[in-house]
Parts: sequence; C-alpha cells; structure tokens
Amino acid sequence: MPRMSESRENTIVTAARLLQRQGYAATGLTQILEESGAPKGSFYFHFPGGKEQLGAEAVALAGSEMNAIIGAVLARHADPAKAVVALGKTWSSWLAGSDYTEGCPITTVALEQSSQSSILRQACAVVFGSWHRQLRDHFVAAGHAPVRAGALARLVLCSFEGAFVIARSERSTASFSETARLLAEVVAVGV
Amino acid sequence: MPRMSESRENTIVTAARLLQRQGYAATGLTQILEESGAPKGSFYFHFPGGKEQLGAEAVALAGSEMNAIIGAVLARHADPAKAVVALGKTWSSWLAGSDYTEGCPITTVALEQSSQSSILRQACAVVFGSWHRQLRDHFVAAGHAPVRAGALARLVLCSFEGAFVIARSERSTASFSETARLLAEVVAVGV
Amino acid sequence: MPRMSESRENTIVTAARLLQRQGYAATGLTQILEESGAPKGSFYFHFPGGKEQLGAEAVALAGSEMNAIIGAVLARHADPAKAVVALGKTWSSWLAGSDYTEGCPITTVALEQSSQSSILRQACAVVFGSWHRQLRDHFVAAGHAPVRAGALARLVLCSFEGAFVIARSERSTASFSETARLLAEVVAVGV
Amino acid sequence: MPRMSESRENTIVTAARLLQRQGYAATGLTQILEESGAPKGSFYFHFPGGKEQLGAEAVALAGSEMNAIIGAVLARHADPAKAVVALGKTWSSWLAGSDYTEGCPITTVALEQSSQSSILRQACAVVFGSWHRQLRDHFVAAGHAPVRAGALARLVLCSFEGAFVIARSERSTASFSETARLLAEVVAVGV
DNA sequence: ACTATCGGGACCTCCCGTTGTT
DNA sequence: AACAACGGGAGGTCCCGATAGT
Repeated sequence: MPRMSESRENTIVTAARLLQRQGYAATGLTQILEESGAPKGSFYFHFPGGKEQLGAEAVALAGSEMNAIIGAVLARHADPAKAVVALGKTWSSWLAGSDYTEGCPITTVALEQSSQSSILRQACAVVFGSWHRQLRDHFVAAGHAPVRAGALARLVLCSFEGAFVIARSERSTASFSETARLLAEVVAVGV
Repeated sequence: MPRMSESRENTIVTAARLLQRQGYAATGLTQILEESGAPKGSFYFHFPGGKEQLGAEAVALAGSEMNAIIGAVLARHADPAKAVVALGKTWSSWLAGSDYTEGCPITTVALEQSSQSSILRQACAVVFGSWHRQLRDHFVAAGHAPVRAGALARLVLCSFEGAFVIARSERSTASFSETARLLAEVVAVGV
Repeated sequence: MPRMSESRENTIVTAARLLQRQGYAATGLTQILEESGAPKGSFYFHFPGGKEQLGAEAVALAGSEMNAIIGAVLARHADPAKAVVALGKTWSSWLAGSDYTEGCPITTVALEQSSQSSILRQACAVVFGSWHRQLRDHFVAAGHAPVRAGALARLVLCSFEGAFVIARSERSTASFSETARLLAEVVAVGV
Repeated sequence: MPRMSESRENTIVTAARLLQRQGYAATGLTQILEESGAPKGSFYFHFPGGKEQLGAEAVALAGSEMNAIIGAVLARHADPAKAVVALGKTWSSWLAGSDYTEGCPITTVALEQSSQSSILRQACAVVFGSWHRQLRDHFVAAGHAPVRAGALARLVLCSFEGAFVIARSERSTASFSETARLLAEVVAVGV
C-alpha cells in the first residue's frame, strides 16, 4: 500500500463507514467530505476517478478489514463447526450493537451498483473472492477435500450474507443463530 | 386488494422492476413515471405518501409475485431436497437470463433503507416473513419437526439471498449451483 | 348576502383564518380545502374565479367581522380618546392571546398582492375604507370637524396597522400601548 | 461587513428588491437568481442556510439602506415636526414614483414570516429596532424627555408603516400627507 | 494541494386548474 | 355538487464535477 496523505485516508475510511450504512447512491460526496473533515478542493486531485474511485477504494478497505476479522476468528477455531458458530456470533453481536445499522460493509454497494458501475462491481467481486478463499483454505486445512471445501465456503459465505440482509430487516439476530447452527452441522469434518 | 386505476398499477409494477435493478436511492421518481407512462400530475393523488409509499407497495407486489413462484416450484417438488435444487435452478436461470441485472427483487431496498425508512424496512420484513413461512410449511409437510423446519427454511432463505448478491457481483451462477447442492443435503428428510 | 352552502361558507371562513396567519402565496388551496373539510371537486363550481376569488371573499368576510368589532368598541366609548385606548387594548390582547400569530386579518394579503392582483388589492382597499369611515363618523359624532375627523381616523388606522406589524415582529405589545396612549392625546376633543 | 463576491452581493440586492414588492413566499429563488444574473450552482455555497438565510440578509441590507435615508432626512431637519413631514414626503414620493409597487422594504416579509420563520422574524425585529432608535435619539436631541421620545418614535414608526400599507392598497398618497401633518403636531417640541 | 467559485441538471414535493363522469 | 384522475410546471434543495488562481 502506498503512503498516502491523512486527508486521503480519512476520506476513504469515512466513505467506507457511510457506504456500509446508506449505500452508494444515498451517500453524497459532500457528506463524506464534511464528516471526514477533508478539504473539498483537493478531492479530485486525490481521486481523479471521482466518487466511483473513492467507492472502489472504500470497498477494498472494508473488504480487507473484514478479512482480518475473519482470519482472527478462524485462527481461534481450527474446528470448522466451531469456527462457523464463532463467526455468526461475532457478526450478530456487531449488528445488534450498532442497532442494526452496520451489516456487511459492501453488500449494499454490490447490489446497487452491480448493474451500473463495473468498477464497483469488480471491486466487490474481488472482496467476496478473498473472503471465500480464506474460508475454503481453512476448511481444507481442517481435512475437507478441496472441491467440497470450496462449496462449503461458498455456502457459508452466502448464508451469512443473506443473514445480514434479513437480520437488518427484521431487527433480530435469529437469522444468525439459526443459520450458524445448521451450517455447523454441514461443515463438520468426518461423519 | 382494492381496485385501482391502470395508471396507479403501472406505476407500481414499473417501480418494482426498477427497484430490483437499481435500488431505491438510485431510482428517480421521474424515471419511474416516464417508463410507466403514468401521468405526473396525479402521482401524489395516488400516492399521498410519496416515493416511500410507492416503494412500499412495489416491495409488497414483488414479494407476492415471488411468493407465487416459490409456491409453484414447491408444488412440483414434494421432496425438500429436490425443491431446493429446483429453486436454485429457477433463480439462477433468471439471473443469467437477465444478464445478471435482476436478482432478488427486494434485497437492495431492504439493505439501503433498513436504517433510513422504517416503512420500507417493515415492508421488506413482511415479505421475507411470508417467503420463510412458505418454505417452513413445505418442510413440515415433508416430515420435518416444526422447529427444525423453521431453521431449515431460514437457512435456505439466507443462502439464496446471499447467492443472489454474490452471483450478481461475480456474474456467475456458481453460487447458486454449489449452494443448492449442499442445501439439498441438509434439508433431506430421514437419513 | 345570498344564501350559500355550508361547504362554500366553511371554505371562506377557513381561508380567512389562514390568510391572516400565512398570507396569500404561502397558503395553498389544498390546505384550505383540507382544513375546511370542503370537497375538492366542487371548488371551481363555488368559486369560478379560483383562488383569487376565494381570497377576495375571505378578505371581505374578515373585513366585515373586524368592522363589527370596531363598531362594538366604539359603541361603548363615546369619548374618542377612550375609544382609541380601548381599541388598542382589544387588539393587543388578541395578538398576545394567539401567541402573535393573528394580527390584522388582511394586511399581509394587501401587501403581497397589491402589486400582483388588482382584485385582491381592491378588496383590501374597500375594507380599509370601511374601517376608516366608521372611525371618522365616530369622531365627527364626538364633535370633531369633518375634515379633521377624517385625518384623525386615518392616523389611527395607520398607527394600529403599523402596530400590528411591529408587535408581531417583536413579539411584544409595547407598540400598541405606547401608540394608543399618544393617539388618545391627539384625538381628544376640545382643548 | 465582510468582503463578498459580486455574485453574492448581487443576489442579496436583487432579493431585497423583490421581497419588497412581492414578499417572501411569492418570490421564487429562480426569479432572484435569474434577475440577479448570479449562477445557480453556487447558491448553496454562498448561502448554506438556503432561501431563509438569503431572506435574512436581504432584510438586513434593506434595513440599513433605509436607516441611511432616515438619517439623511433627520440630518436636514433638526425640528422633529419638520423632520416628520419630510419623511412623509420622501416616502410618499417614492411610493408614487414606483407606481405603488415599492413600499416599506421589509413589512411584507415581517408579516408573512413572523409566524413561520423565527430567523426572518428576528431579522425584521432588529431592523425595526434600529429605525426606532434613530428616531428616538433625534427626538431626544431635539429636547424631548427620553421616555416620551421613545413613545413618539414608536408612534411615528407605526404610523408610517401603516401608511405604506394603506397607500399601496388605495393607490393614493393621502395616508402619508394626512398622517404626517398630524404627527407633526404631536412631535412638536414645547407648546 | 487547497480555496473559492461556477455549471447545469436532477432530486422529491406540491402547486393551481381542468377534465369526464356521476 | 361531488368524484377520481390528469396536466404541466414550479417550488427549494442538493448533486457531482470542473475551473481559475495561488
């Protein structure tokens, strides 16, 4: 990662937080700049690609932060079943702790923009891919065959993505707890 | 459902289609009105609650249409495992057929607006609830214990929701096929 | 006055009240109709001249109501000095009692519209003329020479009009009390 | 007063002129921008508080211009009686010269908005206060006792305010001439 | 790398008046 | 007299991007 000015970094961090809560279209450049305290005049110097570039960098940042968190949880639970339950608990307590305002940091952007901006769509796809790879590698390390591990990782990823959506809508963590319990059965190693 | 004018109905149908592709914030009232051919002057006559009310009605419409489709698929497959696979095929062929522009009709709205409009959040929650209930009842009818049927229905719902997100982002139906195959294992009745 | 339907009358009364507080431009036809409970469909049957006609009739109504009040106060105080003080007290207690929202019922319309609608301008002029005449006749009856009585009536009218403006703006009745006391000196009969 | 761009200044000047003739609600931002030649895109840069802020600044500008005029007239007439007559002549010739379109520059706004915008209400109250203070100080300098000078200033202010209203409505300067003559009697010093 | 502007268009909302029908 | 629906435009606000100057 290249060294970057504080203004530039602040802008990306603020953008990531706002995109998570409001999505891309509903988040104005003005709001991002105001909340980040970054000056308006140099925005297009830092981000020649405009709002779209900022969005893509914010998605990448949020994706790598989440990657770190997934990695930390997996590191504490070699057993896939326990790891899956731990992930569910981590995310559901986040969600409830933010009064259901902070779900998956990139899903909203992914959905809104996958038909409108290929830059943002690809940025999201890269992030999803990195999360998937991490889960798959963990399952392989735990003894699953590579192909099955890939499918299991995908199921886990999809389920939790969906759980975020429904949990926010229902304002309830039931989706996470029920989903995690069943996922634990599926990803268990051996018979 | 009350009788309603053609204009009003057209507006809702068009809104539902656009919300599915672009989300709420990115869809302008002007665009909806133009594409639906509905007159501008009577919009607030038909929808005193403005864009929010229209959004809520569009969500409800999309939800009930999807409900009918789920019902039709389930009616053709009494076996939960086969039903789940059929659902996955239905949706993944939709998605690919629309060049990955038409995913779940309400997820985007649910995510964008669950922290901003309680009217839209609730409209989405009602729809998710109706889909869940239908799946659960099918699993109960197939022999699952009610509590487990509920959890299975939730897992299926969350997984497919997430599969829609990731499939659109990756422009690939892999999420659907891999997810559906594993879900079929979990929802299978007996051993 | 011709017999008129209840709807029609309600509309005028409601319009008069709203014009007093908000003025003509800021008061929407929709608001008038909603608050009066009158049906929208027959508005242009009752008022072929539209909003302008309604405004003119509301001005006339408010004017004649005020005329009655002026008449009542004058009837209790033959002495012009006492009459003027009593008028000041009446109006200042109205104003304070409505939390400074209800001043002279027609001044706002008169000012906004005197350069825009000659119908409304004239309606207001007629009302001002009727108030002036009543004051002048009272002063004549109290012994003032007709010409001087006319000038005194005009001074009183202008002063109280201005007092309404400034009192609303300052949210204070000081304008009324100070003005009335000095006016009482001027209109006193004899030497 | 801070240095300001020409666009910003033009906007305020134009707004002041239009508010004087049409009032606040009847004057559209579009009209102000068009007539002032100011660019639309930077309006919210110059006036973050929107139309309300512009209105308040226009009121303040009009108020201080009027203050200068009052000051000039008073400076030419040490005798209160003569000063009052001169003020009446100044204003009535203005009014007639503009074909009764330009009265007191802030009264209309004061009336319309005193129940709707406390920002505008206060801006008007400040202006009225400054006018009153100037008249009162002049009367004190001419020999009136301070308390009486304050009351006289108020009477003069209210009377001329009211004269503006009625003169515009009647399209006649009679209110000014008759009112000024009587006011001159009241404010005369000594016996 | 930042300031102060500008450009032009889109946002949702609401306006007043007018249909045709009952 | 009242209904449901329409027509077209204007309301104030805010958008993202660009510019000239320093």
